[in-house]
Amino acid sequence: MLKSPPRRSAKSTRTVLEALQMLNHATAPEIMQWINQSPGHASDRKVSLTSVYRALNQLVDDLHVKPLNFNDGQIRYELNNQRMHHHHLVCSNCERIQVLDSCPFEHLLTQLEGTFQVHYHNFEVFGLCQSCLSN
Amino acid sequence: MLKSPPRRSAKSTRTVLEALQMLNHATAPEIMQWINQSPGHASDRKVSLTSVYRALNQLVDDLHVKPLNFNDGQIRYELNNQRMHHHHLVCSNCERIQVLDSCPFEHLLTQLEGTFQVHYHNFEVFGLCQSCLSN
DNA sequence: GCCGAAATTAAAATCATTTTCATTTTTATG
DNA sequence: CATAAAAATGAAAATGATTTTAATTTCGGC
Repeated sequence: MLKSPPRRSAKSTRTVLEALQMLNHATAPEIMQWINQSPGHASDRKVSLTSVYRALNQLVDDLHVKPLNFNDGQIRYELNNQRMHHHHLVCSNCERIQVLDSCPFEHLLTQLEGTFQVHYHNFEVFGLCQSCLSN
Repeated sequence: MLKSPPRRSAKSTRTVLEALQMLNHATAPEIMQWINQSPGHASDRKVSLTSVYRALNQLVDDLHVKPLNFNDGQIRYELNNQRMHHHHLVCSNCERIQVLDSCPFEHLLTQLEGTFQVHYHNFEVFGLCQSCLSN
């Protein structure tokens, strides 16, 4: 018979996914904090930063999560989810993030067909936000 | 009289720019190597990695260069140049890069006008390339 | 040639992320 | 339930890219 596929779905992985449903473009430490502070679920929580990193790598490999880069020296993570697909405007001055609902990618999908199997894509715009422009 | 503007345009900065005209999506160490090996210009070359990093930060601040991220743990750099504008397809398996000449950004520019002053944008597509799909 | 500002560098520091490894938890099975 | 093997976990150490520091060198103008 076939080797049963390695089953893998650690508790920490599920908890990190849970966190990512609440957090936008979060870093690993932020995710850990959210998990460990998250009241209500009380004591069976608490995860180490190591586990969070491990879970995130797993989730990225499995294409459930995608890493983002805002050029701030940290990796940020977000659900790789068609339903809530969006992109980011990153202000170089105040570092505030604006969410961009439109996705310029649709047009390309068809062009790429057969050439490249897309797992995820990142589109980040860097510049100055309105409020930094006026001040 | 007016203070003469700080003159700043170190040799290393110019040399790094020169290197970036030859190299695509290069890392700082790669740029240093290119500079220091570059024959012909012989002995007045040789730059330290420190200088390369400093020059790159300068150039990014001045919007002459933009940092790229291929999710490989290093920052890569490229000229921020309208004339040779392009994007990247990054294969998660073989890590080879394909250049994507079309830019899906044009449509958005108009939408953003007045909202956000764009300095540069990154658009990277991650997935599997043709050859990794067939093998 | 001398002076001071700016540029350069080597070495040390930083800091996010990964690895190691010993321990604990979960799972499969009798 | 008992048990053993496998997987998950976390603390501490290691890694590695980038930045900072502090000391030295280069260079333009006098």
